[in-house]
Order: sequence, then structure tokens, then C-alpha cells
Amino acid sequence: MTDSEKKVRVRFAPSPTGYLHIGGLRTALYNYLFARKNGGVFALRIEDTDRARYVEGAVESLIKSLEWAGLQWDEGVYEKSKVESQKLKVTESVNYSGIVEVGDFGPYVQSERLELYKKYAEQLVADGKAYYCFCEPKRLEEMRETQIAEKKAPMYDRYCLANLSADQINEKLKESCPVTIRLKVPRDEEIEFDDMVRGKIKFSTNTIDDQVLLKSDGFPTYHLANVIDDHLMEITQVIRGDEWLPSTPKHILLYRAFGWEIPQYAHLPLLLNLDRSKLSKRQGDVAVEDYLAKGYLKEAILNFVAMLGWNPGEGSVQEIFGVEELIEKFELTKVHKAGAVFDLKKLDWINGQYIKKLPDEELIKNALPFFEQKEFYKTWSMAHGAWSNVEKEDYLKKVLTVEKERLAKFADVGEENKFFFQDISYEKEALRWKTNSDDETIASLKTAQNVLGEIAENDWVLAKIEEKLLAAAGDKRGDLLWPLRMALTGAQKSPSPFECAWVLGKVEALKRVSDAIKKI
RNA sequence: GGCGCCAUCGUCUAGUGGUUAGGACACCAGGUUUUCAUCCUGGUAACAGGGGUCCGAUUCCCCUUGGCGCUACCA
Repeated sequence: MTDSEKKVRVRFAPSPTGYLHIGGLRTALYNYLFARKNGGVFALRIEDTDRARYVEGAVESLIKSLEWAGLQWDEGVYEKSKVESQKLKVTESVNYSGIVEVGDFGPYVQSERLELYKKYAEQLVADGKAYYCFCEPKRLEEMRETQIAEKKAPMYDRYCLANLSADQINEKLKESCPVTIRLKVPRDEEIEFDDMVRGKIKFSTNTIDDQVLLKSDGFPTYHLANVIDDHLMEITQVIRGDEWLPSTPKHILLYRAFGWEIPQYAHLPLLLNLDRSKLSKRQGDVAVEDYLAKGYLKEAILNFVAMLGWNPGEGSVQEIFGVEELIEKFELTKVHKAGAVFDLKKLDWINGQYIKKLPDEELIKNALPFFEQKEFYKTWSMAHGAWSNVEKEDYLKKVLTVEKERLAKFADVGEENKFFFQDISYEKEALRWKTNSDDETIASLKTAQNVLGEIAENDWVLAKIEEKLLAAAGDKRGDLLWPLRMALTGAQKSPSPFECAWVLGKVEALKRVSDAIKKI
């Protein structure tokens, strides 16, 4: 079978050490886009070979974030409740309750494949491609320190390969001494491969350490498990972060040792902090769930993150891409080589673009949970206990229609327009437009009062309010509209007085105007 | 230290052996507007440095510098 005939199969293989990192999301996205574009399969595998770093609930959290982003995978691990209706081959995960594995290449959880790794590692030993190592961590540690002190590259000295006879090894194995299996890296060879984003890359095997493949606790290291699984799961392209580039020759050596076909590699540039260091928690939020919690739309996040390291090129000046369009245009060869700074300002802009395009129903659906977290909203909601939920939502919809133009993310909802939800207070002087006198200000407010009063309750629509007020103002708009806006909002900045009056409703608007008149 | 990767405005990027080096975000100014925001118009701003190759390099090669990654019985 030639490469072009081979079915594309890619995977995202996170380690359950916490939440889904925003960089991980981009890696997953690129895998997803590549799979979809090429009619291939996208799998989700869990690489939980480090028990020390495992975080309770991380698998579930990872799945949830990926699901939120809408990156649907075709096989691998799922939340049990999400797949019950499907007729695929479904197996319960033995190590994670509530998690289910779907597909013909399982298990998709590495901790459930321990026997497999052991078998392959021992095969390598039998073939003379790897060897047992009984060195204790302490000795390894000391050796490393000495080497570093001598300014030499830290590398295992092959003590166990050079000094142990077959009998000694069997003896130790029989005694169940702690043992690891190390790859016997050949010397004086050049490992060269062609990365899909970086081109030709060369390493000398002399700088590669005899990597531990199987740890003394019986778990495989990343290198072993990753290679075995990618081969067994028939992965055709390994699309992963740049941090893996230096260990790629180890993986290639492993494929060779097993006599397996080597997949294609694509190493993705890193996501960076503002100071160009690797994107880290210290300098901001890195968890996908943090962005969800702040009210960013998944479409905006995906759009933003996709453009961090990729661009369709050919003179494209387009900034906004939907997922379907990304699938259509995505090319691994157009992925950048240099790292990209994660710039929140641009994310805010993109998110704002998506918010503006949102239909009213979607707008309220997204905004409601954020309103419900706000103290000002809770208080308002309590004070309007007589209102039905539908009435409250209708009110919020109005607030949103006047607010969405200036909203960067849903967490900001209502923050700039609290006067829609609470009593207002302001200085009398604030009502004055430029050099107007008190009498003029009162006259303006009374005019507004009359105009608004004449509009019937069932005629209280934005267009009508604006039309009537503008007609009354003539060419002296500021004189009428400034005091009115202030009376309605008590704020230095706000939407237009028409919009504010409309949202507030006739009764409340008139009350605020009359309060203002009393104030003077 | 060793190994490797990378290098266009502040940021994300387009681009070519000959261009006024283009766009977007941000920033600044002006306009629209009752305020703020939106919106519109305009502006500031980049090929890291040094050598080659070439009639000509931002583009190709080398070096330097800088940044980053890896260098674990972590992934």
C-alpha cells in the first residue's frame, strides 16, 4: 500500500496531569483539521504512564474541554453518558469509571496496555536491541552530577550492559530486583527525517542517551508506549508539539528496532507568553476551561488558536475563519516554524466579532449564565420576583441588543451598564449640558418627559422613541439628550438615551426623568 | 555545558532574487455621535547583525547574536 492510498489516522494523546492546556487545544485542533481535510480518523488516546503526575479527574476534564470545543474524535476515550446510544464497539475503561473506549484499536488508555509494552520491551532485549539495567536512581543521580561537573553531556554509562553476564542478569531477575529496560542506541549513526513543517532534520546518535523504555514500576516511558501505540493504532501522521522534536530520533530508532514503518512527523511551534517564554500559568490563563469561564465563544477560541502558527497564505488577508473553512483550507505545510505569542487583545477582538454576529437566541443563551453570577443581577432578579423567567429574559435580551456592540466576552456582560439593574445616583451638576442653566435643564427634562409620556406602552419601541425624541430636539440635540441620558443612567458613559429608555421601559424611564427634575 | 529548532512592524502574519515590503490586532490622530463604544478615514511602526553568491538580496548559503526547546525510571 502506498502512502497516498493509506487511510489517514491521527491522534491527540494528552497526559492526564490536569486541565487541557490552550496549546494542547491547538495541537488537537490541527490533528482534527488534518483528519477531516483528508477524510481520515482522529483518535483520542490517554497517555497515563506517569502515576506520580496523575491528577484525579483529569481524564474527564480533558474530555470535557475537547467536547466543549466541538472537536469530535472518531475513536478513543469518551464519557460514558455520551455514547450509550451509539451502536459502535464500546468497552468500559477498567481504570477510569464513567469512561468508555470506542474503536477497534483499544484499549486507548495506556495504563490498560501494560502487558503489551512489557512484551515488546522484552522482545527488544531478546533481539539485542535493548538491555536490562539494574542501576539504582542514586547511582544514576551521582553519575549525572559528576558528568555535569565535568561539563560533559549527561548520559548513561552502560554499566549494566558492559559488566553483567547473562547469569548475573538472570539471577537478579529471579530475585525480582528493581529493573528497567534501556534502548541500546547505536553509535556513530546519523538519524535523518523529513518533518512536514520543518523539513530535513539530522541528529547524531552519539548525543542520544540509552533511553529507559520500561520503568521499574512496570510502566513504559512515553517513548516506548507512544511508538508501540502509534504503530498498533496505525497512526500515519504524528502531529505534536515542538518539545518532542529532540526525542524524535529515539522514536525512529525504536521503529527501526521493531522493524516497523515510521510515520510522518509534524512538529508544531510553541505558544508563547508576552515575553516570548513558553506559555505558562504564571503569566495568565492557560487552561481552556478558564477561557470558557470568561465567556469566550468556542468559535472564537478555535479561530484565534488556529491562526497562531498557521495561515492559508497566498496573499490571504482574511481574519475570521469558521471551522468548516479551516478544514477546507488547512495545510500542514503552511504551519509556521517560529513560536507564536498568545495575545489576549486579538482574542478579545475576534470574540467581539463573533458576538456581534450571534443571533439573539444564542446571545441570551450564552449570556444568561454570566448574568446569573453577577451580584447586581441577583439583587435585581430578587427585586423583580414577580417577573416570570421569560419576562426577565426578555429584559436581558434588550440589554444585550444595546450592549453587544461593545462586548469583548460574556464575563463583561452588564458591567458597563449596571444602571439597567439598580438604582442610580449622580450629582445634580451632571445633568447640565455644557453651559445650560438649571431652568434650561429642567425645561429639557420636561420636554423629554412629555415626549416619552405621549408614547403608548404598546408603542414603546426603539425606532419610535428615537423618532419622537429627535423631532422634539430639533437642532439642539445635546440640550435635550444629554440631561435625559444622564437622568436615565447616572453614568458618564452609556448607550444612547433612546436605547436606555427603551430597555428601561416606559414606567421606569419616566420615573427616572421625574427624579431628575426633582433633583434640581 | 551538549544537542536541536527558530528569527518580517509591539503582537499575529502575507510576500518576492528587482515591491512605495501588504493585511489584522494594539496604539495615535481625525470624522460620525448627546457620552462611551461601535463604525469610517488616515497615521506611526518591521525584513536582528556581519560576511558571501549574484548585475541585484528581506528572499539563497555561512557565521555571529538573540530567543526557545530537549538534555529524568515526566510527558
